[in-house]
Amino acid sequence: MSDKVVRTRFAPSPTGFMHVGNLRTALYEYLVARSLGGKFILRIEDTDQERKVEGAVDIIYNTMKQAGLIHDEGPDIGGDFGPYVQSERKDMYLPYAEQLIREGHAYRCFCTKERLDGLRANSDDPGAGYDRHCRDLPQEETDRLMAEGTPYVIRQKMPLEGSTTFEDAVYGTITVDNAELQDQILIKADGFPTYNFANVIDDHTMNITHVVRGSEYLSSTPKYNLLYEAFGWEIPTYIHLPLIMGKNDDGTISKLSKRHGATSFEDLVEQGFLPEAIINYIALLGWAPKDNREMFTLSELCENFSIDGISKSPAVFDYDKLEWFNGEYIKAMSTEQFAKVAEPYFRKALGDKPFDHIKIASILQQRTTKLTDIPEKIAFFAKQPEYDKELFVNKKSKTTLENSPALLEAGINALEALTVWDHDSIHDCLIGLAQELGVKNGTAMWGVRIAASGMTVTPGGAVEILDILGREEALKRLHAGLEKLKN
RNA sequence: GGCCCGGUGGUCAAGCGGUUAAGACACCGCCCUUUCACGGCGGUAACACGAGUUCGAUUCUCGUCCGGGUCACCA
Repeated sequence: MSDKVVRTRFAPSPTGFMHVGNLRTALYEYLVARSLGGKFILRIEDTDQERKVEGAVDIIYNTMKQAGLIHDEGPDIGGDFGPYVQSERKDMYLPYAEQLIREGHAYRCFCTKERLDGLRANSDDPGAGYDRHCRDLPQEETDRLMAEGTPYVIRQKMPLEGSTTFEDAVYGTITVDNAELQDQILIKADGFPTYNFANVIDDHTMNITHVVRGSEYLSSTPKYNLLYEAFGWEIPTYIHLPLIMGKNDDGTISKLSKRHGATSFEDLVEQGFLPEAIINYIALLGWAPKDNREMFTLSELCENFSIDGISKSPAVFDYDKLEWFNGEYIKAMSTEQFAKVAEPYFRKALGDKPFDHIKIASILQQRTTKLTDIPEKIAFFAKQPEYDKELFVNKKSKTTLENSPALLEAGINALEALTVWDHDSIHDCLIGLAQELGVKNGTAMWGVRIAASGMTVTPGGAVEILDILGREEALKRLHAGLEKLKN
């Protein structure tokens, strides 16, 4: 096995969105392949015809692309092991199932869905399953039913006794009693293979060496292995991943799902998170490097990833930490880059108003953790909100309703005398004013910033805001503020 | 319910027989500062429980408890 090229695959079903759990699985599959110099394959598992969703495959492509998880083979780019869409491979599964029947590892089952439902309904055992009714049908009976055209499925014939053991790269040795194993369906009545069966056939025929998937498959892995053994195929290396959990409102924890908020990649991006930050964060949900490092680009992850760093216990998805990562990525950008990704949000708040986006970006960048927070922070540039004159009162800056009018008026006079309206001259002007008046910078600036913005908390200080607003609008607002104070 | 897996601060997570049990997020405080942030410094906070093995257990074994997963003609 060591001489074989490592091949992993991401095998999503087209459901219409990319759950972060799936994305994390895809990421680890990618990392296992890349860190071992192998290939990463994309395969679409659309065997459930009833659940087909239009356009869902495109969402998968887009997400993978945005996340930077580039596959080496797949439906869109081909490869030596195609087709890469299961519905297009439909015809190859049945012969394998029939081979299993011939060799005594599978059988045809003619039971109706109703009969099966009744079986479950009439049992008080939640774990009750199929009663193996057709497992030992006489050949003549089978022949007769087939001749009559009775619909049937093909089931795997599980050993009734003994146990099956396998090795998992993260969970170690796992043993399950064969008696626990159901005679699972391999081929459905519609002729399509079940997920479990198609998986084994595809993984083998595509030479997949490492099967990476969520730990919810841990207890069904013996079924897979029994199939591999029946065919005489080499069993792949299993790498089961700990689940990603979500915190419920009542404080309990359960598998991450819609009720926990944004749980798909698209949702997260829409909420203002950067793909790079999402990837960095989820890489650390269930894996840790040898050192303390937390910041990783995708290629750095490839260099540092190792299977033995994968943990066994479930991890709770923490939006706070994701937000921190997002802020770090935003801060690491150049101002121009930030202005670019923030542009849609700038437009949302400012419309076509001719503000200098680069200047706005520069005061916003250090205090932005989520892109979606931007509009509300800068909306005041386009339209000043109504505000109460109480905002002029600030203890720390030593401003009161009594001293503010004079302070603001002095500021207006000084500013109006300015011949050049830019950051430095405004700055020097106001600092000079504070010195002249013998007050702290904060005392001189507070009222100016309030009047210019109408808010106590703003991105940037009085100087930056005045500069961005422009002379005319800025002075207009300051005068209006002064009027407000006098009334 | 049967079976499988897991259990270090609120969260992520180092540790892999002997440590003052790292670090990050969050939270709190201080500093910086024209607001808020950013940044800097500091702080609160953890080995689920009980046996056993051992000179010595967070680390190994067993039991208990708790949590999760799984038992489909879904993937």
